[in-house]
Amino acid sequence: MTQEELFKKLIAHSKEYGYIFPSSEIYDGLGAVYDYGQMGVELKNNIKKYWWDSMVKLHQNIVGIDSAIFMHPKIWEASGHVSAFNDPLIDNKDSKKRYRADVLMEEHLAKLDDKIEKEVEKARKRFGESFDEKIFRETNERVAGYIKERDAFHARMVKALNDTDLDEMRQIIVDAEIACPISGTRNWTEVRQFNLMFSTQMGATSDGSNTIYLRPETAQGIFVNFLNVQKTGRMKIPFGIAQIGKAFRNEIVARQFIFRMREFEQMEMQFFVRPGEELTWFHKWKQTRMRWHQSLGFGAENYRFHDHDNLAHYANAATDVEYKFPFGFKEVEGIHSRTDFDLGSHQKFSGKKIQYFDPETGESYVPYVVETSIGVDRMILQVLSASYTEEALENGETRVVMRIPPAIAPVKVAILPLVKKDGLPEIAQDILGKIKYDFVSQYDEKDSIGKRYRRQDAIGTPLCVTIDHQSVEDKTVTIRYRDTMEQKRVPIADLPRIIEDEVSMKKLFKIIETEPGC
RNA sequence: GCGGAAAUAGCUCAGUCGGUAGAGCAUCAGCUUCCCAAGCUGAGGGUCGCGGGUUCGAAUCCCGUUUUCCGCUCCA
Repeated sequence: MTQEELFKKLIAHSKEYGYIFPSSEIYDGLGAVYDYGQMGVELKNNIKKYWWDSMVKLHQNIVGIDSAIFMHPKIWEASGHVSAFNDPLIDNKDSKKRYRADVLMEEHLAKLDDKIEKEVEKARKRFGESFDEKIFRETNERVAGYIKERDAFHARMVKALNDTDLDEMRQIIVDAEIACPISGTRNWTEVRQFNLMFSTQMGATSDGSNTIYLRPETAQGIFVNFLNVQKTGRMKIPFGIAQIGKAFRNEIVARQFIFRMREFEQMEMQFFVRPGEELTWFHKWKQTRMRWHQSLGFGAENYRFHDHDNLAHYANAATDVEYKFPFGFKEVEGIHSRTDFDLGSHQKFSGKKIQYFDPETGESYVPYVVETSIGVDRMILQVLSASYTEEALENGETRVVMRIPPAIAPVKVAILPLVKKDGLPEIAQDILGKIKYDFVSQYDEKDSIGKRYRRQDAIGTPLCVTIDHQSVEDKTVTIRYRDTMEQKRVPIADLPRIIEDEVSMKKLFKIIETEPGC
């Protein structure tokens, strides 16, 4: 089975067993928006709980918040989203390719730099052999000309970008004779702006209302509450604030199932540290977060770091945790050293002093931030694609099993009377009545026992409890394990403990904490 | 956004030359009583993605459109 086939099967399976449905499906769906079904929501809640507990429960110095999706519009100016998420785009009419106008100009700038570099290198070589006054002067002039051309271009480009002057950007591209790398032509459309933030109106009257944005990331809700949490929680640096919540981006290209959605959910933790110590913490969090992913048991070979070479305007170090999805290694989580950009920027824009008095050093400073930011939906896709397996059985049949780690599986246990008579359903209902408070459970008495096992395999239930005739006599049942299909006979009284052992998150927490880190 | 492919029952798919919408699985009810999807009887479920055109007649031919998947860029 190719990876592409696997991915298609996974999407079909997700829908068939109630994990993920296309949004508004009876109205032809809504682009890149998905709903979680009865299984999906359980999985999602479990993943969120696993993350939250790993952060907030396991760390005395991390607390959580839940900030609003609507925020003051100025926040998005301070964060840089108003300018950074307004990509100026231009299309080549011949190749029909779309480019970012700023990227085209920057590439041209790099070419001009290259030209200077090469000329200087050439001159260096030549004068190493013999020196000629006249050639030296000519070369000097030529290089000076190149530099002037480069600087003029640079100044014009920066001004156009700062002013978001779209016509000027196009003119710069035309004047510099920048050609499309594909078609080689200079047949460009107008430069257009695509705002990646969704906007809406706040205020009931049309004239008195203000445009506000749906947050494109949850991080800013943490930054603007830094002082609130630090003061009311008596937090001492280093400390972190965690948050899980929805974010919205009006993506031009949104695809690959739930990998890139317009409405998505993030789990973010902003860790505030002393300036100068941020890279140490960056590396610690890098390791801790990787262990969190690997604790799920999907195989270390399916993960890697992708360190960023081109850093965002706010970062001095950045890496991605990438997982090997059926469509290749792709980012699941970002770990960024954001410096004091965010708090510093909010200090500037709000006019409020956002500083921390460090009792150890006796200094006041704007804390530095190390961020861990993970996409909930991408985690779900990671879990689903890692868990989906088709297994050939001895009798030649194929078994579809979702090998979801028991701690995050949607349904923990299925209670199955072998037959629906002779008092077996009554015993089963009795067991269900006892364990339902602690575990998400299902009861099923329809069809043959083998069929019911396969149904549970397909949704990923780690344990099946089967009540048979012996149960009536000695109060024992068989417990059947999803992954091995093995069965054990156990006393009914032991069930809560056995299930708890199997599905508890404690085992995973211990893996995260086996090595030093955060 | 551009190019390629696809869309028929919950799922997988068939549907010939344009002539009354089909199968298997699944679901539901009943019978059967069995430890890995295999028994019996019956039932429900489809505006053939949507709109338009050609035609006496369209799931089928033509045009448009929507959605999804695959390639090209960015991001959680």
